[in-house]
Amino acid sequence: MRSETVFKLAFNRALDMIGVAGVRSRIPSENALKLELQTSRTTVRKVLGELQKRGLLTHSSGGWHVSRRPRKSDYFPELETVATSAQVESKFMDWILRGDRRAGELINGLELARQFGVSTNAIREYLNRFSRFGLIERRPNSSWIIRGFTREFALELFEVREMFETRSALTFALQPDAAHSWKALRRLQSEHRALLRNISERYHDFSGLDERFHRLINGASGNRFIFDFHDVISLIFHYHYQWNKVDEKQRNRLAILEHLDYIEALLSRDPKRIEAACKRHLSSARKTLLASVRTPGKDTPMAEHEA
Amino acid sequence: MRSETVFKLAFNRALDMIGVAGVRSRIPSENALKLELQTSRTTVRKVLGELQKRGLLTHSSGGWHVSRRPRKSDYFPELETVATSAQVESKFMDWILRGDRRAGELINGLELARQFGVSTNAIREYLNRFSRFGLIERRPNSSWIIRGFTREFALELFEVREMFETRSALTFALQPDAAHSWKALRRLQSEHRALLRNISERYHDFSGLDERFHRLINGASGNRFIFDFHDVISLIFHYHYQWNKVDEKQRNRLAILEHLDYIEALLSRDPKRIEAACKRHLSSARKTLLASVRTPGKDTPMAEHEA
DNA sequence: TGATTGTCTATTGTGCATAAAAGACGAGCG
DNA sequence: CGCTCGTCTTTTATGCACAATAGACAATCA
Repeated sequence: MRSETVFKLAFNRALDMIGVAGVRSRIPSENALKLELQTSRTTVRKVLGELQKRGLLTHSSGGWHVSRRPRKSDYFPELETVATSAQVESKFMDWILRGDRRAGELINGLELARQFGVSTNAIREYLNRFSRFGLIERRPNSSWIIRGFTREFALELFEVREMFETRSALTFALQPDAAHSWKALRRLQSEHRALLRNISERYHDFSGLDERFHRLINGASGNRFIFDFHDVISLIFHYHYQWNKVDEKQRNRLAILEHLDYIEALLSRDPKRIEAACKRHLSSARKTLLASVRTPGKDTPMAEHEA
Repeated sequence: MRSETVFKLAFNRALDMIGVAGVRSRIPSENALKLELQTSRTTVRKVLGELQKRGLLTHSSGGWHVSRRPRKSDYFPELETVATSAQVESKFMDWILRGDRRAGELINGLELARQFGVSTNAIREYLNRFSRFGLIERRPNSSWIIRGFTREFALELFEVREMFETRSALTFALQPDAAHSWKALRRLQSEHRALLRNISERYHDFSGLDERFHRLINGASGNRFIFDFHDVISLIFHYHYQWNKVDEKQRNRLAILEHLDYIEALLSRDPKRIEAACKRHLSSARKTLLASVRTPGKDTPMAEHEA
């Protein structure tokens, strides 16, 4: 049976809202709340009910009103606000990227389910969706097999990344002046500059900026396959850098400089310059990722693809 | 509960084997059979048991022996030899490609389950795996949405296909003389020639050849993402051409000629020639696919990808 | 008439149960 | 010993149940 994660998340968001609005303020309509809390009206009503029960809201003729400030203790723990399926992701990424898994190793779904404290279904579904990331492979009627986060994986990932992003960047430059993305790019440019000024304290913030920057560029391709591939990059970077803190400040500083150069190239709309800046940045990013691949071990060879 | 599809498939294969071997011949060991029938020993034993029960085999001191010829009626119907999950695929492809589905339409999993006569789980799992093909998109806690087999889809598919295959083809040519793939390529070349000679009767055989040819080339990239992407192409072509018979003979003849040209370019190892032949063939393939996209309707716009 | 809410129905997410299939272990044989 | 096979255990595939959530419709109100 499903746990009330959607409800709890919406409830927490409602608490935030109430806190901002302050005591005695009026609560908008259910339909408005539905949009604000990004959920269905059914859940909104459940939230309102619970808020009333806990004395946060009162229902008078004029509608709902805030009757007291939310306390820290009113909030549901964050863990309870994420669906089981989503919890599996971080556990699994930890398991596969940090667990020193070797290429060729088999994945025991039942064992994982026990270890993660979820049902086998959850594991099954996750593995299915995860397979597109190229780190595991399915053997029908049998277990999954690990292909491994190896040097080969990183190289293959970047081979495609470079093809896709170069093309996207060139397409980006062809957009009309009026395109929304130019504004977004300029905004990113100043955010990069701001970050660079405070690099010593804020260097952790780079990863978020990095993600938004590359997503913006890849989005310009207008190609769903290119855009979807960015998820692979994102996921890998998100988890990998979360654990690899070596030289982080230095690395990020360099990356910001490369980004700024890249952004200027884009703004110049000069294809040659763009391609050069893009390639330079990506090859430096590849180097970083490669440096943190634990074992330069051999990948399992792909099955023979012959006619 | 799981149906006995694996067993039934193995059983049918065993019947084939027995038919070829003939009455009174000896049956190999369980381990040998396991490899031959591509299944586990558990299933092999179940098959042997059933064969004995039906009087096809007898167990004497010397091992198993064939005691009578298999009859047509001994075989399990083919439908019962494919797992439910696999049955979903063809039904779903039929539904989405031929059912005149419009971009933006919602997918009702329950309804599909009823229509296909499978459980909702089967649908769920299939949709999950199918999502990587870019024809549908997930809305969490809600239904899936159809992005549509549109003109845009075909164009995006081919944009990536061209990038990937051009690169693979160039890599192919760099392989050492001794590489296995050169032999495979030559074999494909003569198969193409043979098919061309009998094009009037055998033009249906082209699709299989086409698949093997492109898979060989993409395999040379040594890149799992490129190789996996070929599955998308394969699936689309497999189902799409299965239903689009207009001008089939003429189309296939042309494609064979292009392939032969392409193959010669590869054998010449001249990068310029290869790239040209590859591009020529792919753009003609794109034209064919585009011609058969029903409505040149608008795709649902991608969500704004901004920073 | 258009927004708001009460009520009811339909659909999705998730655990569980169970048979099918895979795989492990060891005894026996050549 | 290395192969074969009997037996037992583990794991995967798949349907079902049921609460959570979404969505539809109608009544009510401004």
